[in-house]
Amino acid sequence: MCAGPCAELRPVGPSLSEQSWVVSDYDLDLTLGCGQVFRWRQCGSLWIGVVNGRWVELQPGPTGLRARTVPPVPSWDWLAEYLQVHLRLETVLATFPEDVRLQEAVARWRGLRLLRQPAWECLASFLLSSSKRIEQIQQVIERLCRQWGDPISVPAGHPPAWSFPGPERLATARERDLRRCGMGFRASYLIEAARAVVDGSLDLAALRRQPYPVARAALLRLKGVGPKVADCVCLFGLGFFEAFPVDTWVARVLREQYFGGRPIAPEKLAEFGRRFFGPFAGYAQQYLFHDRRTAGKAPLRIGSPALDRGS
DNA sequence: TGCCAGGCGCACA
DNA sequence: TGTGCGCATGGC
Repeated sequence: MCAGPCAELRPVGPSLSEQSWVVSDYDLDLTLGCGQVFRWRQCGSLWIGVVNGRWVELQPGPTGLRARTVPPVPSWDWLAEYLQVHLRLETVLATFPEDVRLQEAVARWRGLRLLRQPAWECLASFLLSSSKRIEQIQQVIERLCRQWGDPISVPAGHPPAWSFPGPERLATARERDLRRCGMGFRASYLIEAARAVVDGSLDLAALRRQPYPVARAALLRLKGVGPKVADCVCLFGLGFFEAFPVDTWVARVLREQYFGGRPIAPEKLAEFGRRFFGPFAGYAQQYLFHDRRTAGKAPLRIGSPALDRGS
């Protein structure tokens, strides 16, 4: 939520470019607030963030989504891709197994979508995420962008905003300077990853065209990238829907619900997740993650299509 | 003050 | 191959 009075931040309409998409089963609040992405701020019914170095305002509507940004905007493909507006959620849900635990989570949080984040931003963000709370990750990334990103155009009356710093910028940064953002021991990981991208030993764009195990293995070669971070990048940044990140919350729910509380190793849980939940296991993971993390905060939506399918 | 967080690397058994 | 600990930081 934004800190200031939202009414004062409303942009001057005619100066902004606007685009709408008709899309169903899309809950913007859930999608931007579920912990898969760290740079969006809610301001009433609006969400304000930065995508591909552009200031963006999003608003949910009765038939879909509306977006506004600072012109010129030759094409909106970049934002459509980011928001994944072309994906029918029903197609995803139809692949899920008849599993009570998952169907309950879907019923509670239907409309939660996965974004397709810029790969470098996704990798850098999740490198900084280890052993931190989501709120702390947001703070660190905000400081990182303020200090190392470039100022971008924002509408009149809005606070300044910065792009996410590219690998070229961070590859030459000093560790002690990065640590001032509050990232601690993760600073060296970030610098090494940036250097790998810059020197070409890690080609993130090429990884999109590789099979999931190949892309995952390439990410695992980076210092500071373990199975969980690699799967987050595969899922949120590279578009591998079969990736199944196992963090503390997902491990907890899997052990509780599927293994009788036994201490199964995270890698075994990831294998189970990919096999049991199918080609969109990553989507299932995000529903289980959000459901477990917000346990007890939302009632089941009685009559939800997910439950009506019978499970 | 202690615990824990969208983990990971490393030493050791 | 599995286990335990240290690593920075900040909120509760």
